[in-house]
Amino acid sequence: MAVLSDKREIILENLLDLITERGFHDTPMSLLARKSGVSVGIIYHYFPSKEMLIDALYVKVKLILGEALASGDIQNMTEADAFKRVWLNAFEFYSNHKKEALFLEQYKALPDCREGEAAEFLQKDKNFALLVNIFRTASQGGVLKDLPMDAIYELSIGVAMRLAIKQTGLDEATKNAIVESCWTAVSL
Amino acid sequence: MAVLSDKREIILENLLDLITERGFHDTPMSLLARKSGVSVGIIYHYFPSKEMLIDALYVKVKLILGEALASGDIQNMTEADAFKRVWLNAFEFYSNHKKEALFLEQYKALPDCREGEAAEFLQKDKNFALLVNIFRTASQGGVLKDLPMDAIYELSIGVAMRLAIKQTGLDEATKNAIVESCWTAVSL
DNA sequence: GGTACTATCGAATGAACGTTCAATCGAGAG
DNA sequence: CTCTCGATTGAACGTTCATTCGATAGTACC
Repeated sequence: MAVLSDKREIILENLLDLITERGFHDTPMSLLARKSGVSVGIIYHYFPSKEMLIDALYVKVKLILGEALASGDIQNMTEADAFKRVWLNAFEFYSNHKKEALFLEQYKALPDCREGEAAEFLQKDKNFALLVNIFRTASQGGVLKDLPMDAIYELSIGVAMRLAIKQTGLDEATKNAIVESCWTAVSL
Repeated sequence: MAVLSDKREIILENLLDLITERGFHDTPMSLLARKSGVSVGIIYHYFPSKEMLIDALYVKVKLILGEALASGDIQNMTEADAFKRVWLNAFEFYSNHKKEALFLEQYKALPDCREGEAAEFLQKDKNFALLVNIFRTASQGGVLKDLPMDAIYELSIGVAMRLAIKQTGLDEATKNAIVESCWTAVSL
């Protein structure tokens, strides 16, 4: 019984490898099959199309990302501490999951980005609900500057993500200095 | 004589349209030719391959970007003013050149990103040299926090770019509030 | 008017790809 | 043992695409 979902997982793992190494369009199904040690047919047994296959990977990655971001007891912290905690969670996650980060970037750069449809699954995810909630209450509670949510995001999690992708081995002191800078930027 | 480079330009313009609407891989040479009102052959007359064609567009976009960023008399401003000016230049450029911005994002997301080779042209560009210089002297002059250049970039131009791509119609007050936030984040 | 060179065309080529499907396998039920 | 059904295979199919090339027309120089 484990075998069944095993293959699904193996396929998704190899897809992540291939896509980050070669990109969507240089990752033919035949190669994915070979690398995964399965036949082409079996991929179509588990996923209806290449498009859906990629969407499945997107949802999977987004879910583990949500879990990572919301880790720690952020509900019972001050806004400042929760902010910094989430920032560091993001930085650490992306640092240790460069492939996932690159995949997410590539996916979002897709012109026919099916983010909307795939995102429906994510709306129901409790971690994302939690994060959205925290940011919203902090914003309404007079702790954050009165800026658009996009701006707040780009000045916080966005920066964490992009630095994590680029940087390799940032020492603790520098990392903390950057978190503080981000907090300075968004807080009153 | 103008006709010759005209066609080159027409092809590049249509390429930008198509790529931002449909993506690299959904932009066949045949379609580009039809939309440009030329034959497929002529594209290969002006560009050796699709890859080089896209690189040519990249260089072209990067050059006008550099020009836009460095506009204004930023050499004779205080560091704070120069910073804010460049930030606003970036925001405005990307706001008015969404296609160019999207193309740049897609290009950088390319796994086999030939940024390195294409970038050789850009190293010689005076505008980029100027910008790099300004940031460096500001950093060494004790005006900016002692953070990695990547971090400074992501907290400034990076934020401007991403917000410009997403946002539509940010009022002046909000825009200025965001510049100030960025400056707060990176300055001592 | 001959020669050389550039611009232009678009049908033809050949490779690569996503997807299909008829066939095989193997486990579990009756 | 037989029947069923999901898992699995990979050759075959039809399409799409980047690229090539032989031909034609225009232009400039001698």
